[in-house]
Amino acid sequence: MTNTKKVNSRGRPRTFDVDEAVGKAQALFHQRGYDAVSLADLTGALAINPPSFYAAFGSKADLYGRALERYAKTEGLDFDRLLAPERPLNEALAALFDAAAVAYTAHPEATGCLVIEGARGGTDAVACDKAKTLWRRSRQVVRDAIADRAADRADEITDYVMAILAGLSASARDGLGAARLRAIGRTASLAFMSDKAR
Amino acid sequence: MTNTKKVNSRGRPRTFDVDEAVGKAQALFHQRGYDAVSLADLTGALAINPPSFYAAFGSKADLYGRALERYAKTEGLDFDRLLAPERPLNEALAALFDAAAVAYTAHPEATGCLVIEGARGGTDAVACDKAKTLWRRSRQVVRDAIADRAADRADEITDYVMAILAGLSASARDGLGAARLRAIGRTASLAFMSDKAR
DNA sequence: AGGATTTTGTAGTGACCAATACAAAAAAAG
DNA sequence: CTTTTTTTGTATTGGTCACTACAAAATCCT
Repeated sequence: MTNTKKVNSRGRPRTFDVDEAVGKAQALFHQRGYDAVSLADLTGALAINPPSFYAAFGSKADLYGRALERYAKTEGLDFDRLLAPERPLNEALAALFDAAAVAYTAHPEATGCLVIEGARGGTDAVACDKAKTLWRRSRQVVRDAIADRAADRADEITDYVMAILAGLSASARDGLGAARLRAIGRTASLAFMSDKAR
Repeated sequence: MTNTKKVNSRGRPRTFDVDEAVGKAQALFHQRGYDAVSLADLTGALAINPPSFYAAFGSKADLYGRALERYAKTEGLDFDRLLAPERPLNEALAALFDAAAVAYTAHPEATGCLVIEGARGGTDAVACDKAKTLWRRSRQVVRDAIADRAADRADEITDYVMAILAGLSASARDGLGAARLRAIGRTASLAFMSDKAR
């Protein structure tokens, strides 16, 4: 109903841009992982003090959640496009693996998938759950797209596809470049080429 | 030359078995990951006090290194057997993936590969390096075995194999059981079945 | 101008972290 | 029995963690 963007708000104005700050936090979390980014790192990067941080974001885990959502929107794989219904399954999955290979190496010092790596958990259980939720949501989208073309083996193929994506993300973190990652993706999609994977 | 096992040593005797303690630490690290296991967790599980811990193991990271080596010896994949030279490549890789699927789900609450998950790093860089070293060593063993049968594409195939192993470990951590992991492994080995992966 | 509201900077909070100082205790060696 | 050596338990150490109490500052509304 009312304007969601804060305009003409009372009180002392913010000295930093919140959305921009979420972007910086996203980059930091992607580079080092949730645990390795301290609050001092964040407030330092944003050039603000802890009270401003907590007034704006609530907690470190909450900011992580916003960074995850921003990542999914801006850098995450576009499953709907890659797995569009008119595409044959083998072609769609090959395109998905190739897009992942490119996306996971797009930033040289922030490789891999923020969601996949975040879902693997560390010290903070609630932060890990936020990533796991997004990962499960991605899985569901993939499964739905596969079910249209191979309803009987949808779960089995989905398991395989998500494992390949996780393997690509891990390999990207290992230092493999886009070319080698794309080769992995091509090999992985061979399973669906000739014989329909029995 | 001299006896490596401490026998008839002077001084007050230890009240705990060091090798056994490494095993308990290995289990803890495997369940929760390096960062999530505190020194208090370790000393609590071993029923010893911090000074005994440091006298025996040097540091948390050093104990982690010993736990990694123990894991590689006792629970790690037997690459030499699985990739034995007389086996055809496709059969060897299928066996490797299947063995990984079983190994990574062998302990219900310590899933995945300790080395792979540890190499993905967290807060402690030196601990991460210890895991990365073992992971690279495994990669070299795999590459050598592949090079015997497909010298030209050894690097490419090795990239793929290590990515599959990482994907299997991640999927195991995701909660997938042995059966679903084995299905992933079977699909992954299809790439080498009919057409020699062009 | 004056009151209401919100963010700011300063300066901490207790909790937990890995790692130790120190002296008593327990064994072998002389 | 005394000395030497090693491990033990008690009690901390300094450092870092995520998070806040508090009051001054900066804006809008009346």
